[in-house]
Amino acid sequence: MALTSREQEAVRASATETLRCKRRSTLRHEGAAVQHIYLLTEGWVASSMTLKDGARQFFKVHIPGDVLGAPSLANISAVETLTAITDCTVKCVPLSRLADIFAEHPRLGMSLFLSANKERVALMDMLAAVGRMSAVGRLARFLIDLHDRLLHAGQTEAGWLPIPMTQEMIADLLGLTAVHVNRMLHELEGRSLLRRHGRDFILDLAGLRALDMIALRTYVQEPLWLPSTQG
Amino acid sequence: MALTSREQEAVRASATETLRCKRRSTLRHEGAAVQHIYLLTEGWVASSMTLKDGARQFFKVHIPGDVLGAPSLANISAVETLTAITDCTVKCVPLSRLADIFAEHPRLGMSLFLSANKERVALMDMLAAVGRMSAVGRLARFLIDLHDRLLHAGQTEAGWLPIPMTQEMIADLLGLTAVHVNRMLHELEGRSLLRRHGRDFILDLAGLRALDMIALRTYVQEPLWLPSTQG
DNA sequence: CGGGGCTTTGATTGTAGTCAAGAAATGTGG
DNA sequence: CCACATTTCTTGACTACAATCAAAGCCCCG
Repeated sequence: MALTSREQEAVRASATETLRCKRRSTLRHEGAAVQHIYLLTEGWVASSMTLKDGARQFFKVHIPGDVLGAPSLANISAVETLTAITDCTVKCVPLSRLADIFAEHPRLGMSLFLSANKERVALMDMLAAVGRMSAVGRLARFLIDLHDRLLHAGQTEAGWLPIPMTQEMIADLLGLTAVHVNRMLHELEGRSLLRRHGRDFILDLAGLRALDMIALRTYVQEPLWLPSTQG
Repeated sequence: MALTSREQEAVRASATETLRCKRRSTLRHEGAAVQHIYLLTEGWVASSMTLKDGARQFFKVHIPGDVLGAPSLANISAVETLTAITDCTVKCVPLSRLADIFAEHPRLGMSLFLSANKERVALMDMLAAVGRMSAVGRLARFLIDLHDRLLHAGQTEAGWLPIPMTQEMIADLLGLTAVHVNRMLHELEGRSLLRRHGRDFILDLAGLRALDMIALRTYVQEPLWLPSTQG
């Protein structure tokens, strides 16, 4: 949803610090104290969790514009680890500023609430995919989803998808093993739904989309029930 | 977090309608227009999604006190189906009231935001369980989680868990088949971690908890960064 | 040009899915 | 309250998708 210039200014002002992170470094480790939420401005970051037996589950590949770290807001210690997939830049917003935002910019508060709920839908879709779709299907879905988000953010061209991730990371995102991800990639290539040049992928969008069993999501631009932008 | 009496009053006042639902009836079907969020006051409700191939994935078993339908707030049409597991009662809050809440009761807005984020953590835990835990582990985790939530809500006694669900529903929640859920239930019984009387379960809490690979979550009661209850 | 991480491939295993049928429980109408 | 119909549960036999184990090749990167 569109923000007023006053609201945009409030967002800018709320960040106290800009952090640069090297590829593969950890921005915040699970278990750490929850002190900020982050706004990703450059590069990619993955959020993940490690189980007691050492297994790892990634939740999302975040791209510029995404808010990071919000899920842990109500927790005593952070639930997710934030790892830089590429070199990246984030703005840190201390929790104390959050209360100000809700008090002084109700529409901004609502927009945070709405975006948290969009992320819930993304997690629900992921859960449905991991719980109920085949390995190829999940992989196809991952490629399409990331591609579409990058395209929407103007970070790539249609059909073109660079993935600076190892196959093991993709496996930990989809609930598979690295070996099986490798086989499914070859499977998609065999069906001509995919061509690879190193870690750059060329996608047959329509073909891959046909493998996705989950409905496309459409979001309201400017919810009717919101007070007008004048507010 | 604790609400002021003024805030509690605002919550009460925002519900326009009270709905009663029969067991197995659908409160809201996915694809329907998004017009309300709901407050569950009595009975159990499950949220789920149906894939294009007809497969079903449940996301959560909701108990009294839970907010329903919020994930779809930013969507044009509802993402999740809400199905009554038992006869139940919900209060409907029309979307127009939401803006008022954020404008007039910033702390209430924040509390909605925090609760959405807690639900994100619950979904992340579910995703990690389905993606990275064995079938027995997932089943044990489900039993413990539901038990603990009911206990916390004063709806059951320690070790005692009534589940008015078919094994097929449990399967659709855990990403398994009904047949395999049945086998895993017998497996747990064989290990004396569980006894059953129809759909009432008696749990060996410690034993089941040991099978859960996901960390216990601890939530802040009254976040320090929130303005005081005076506000 | 050497080495470590990443990818690829093959062989084998195992967990969970599928199919099917009978038993038990639940629900319904008389 | 009983008889019948329909779900739901249970069990067995078989299948298959994905995991595991292992080794070789590739490709950056220093």
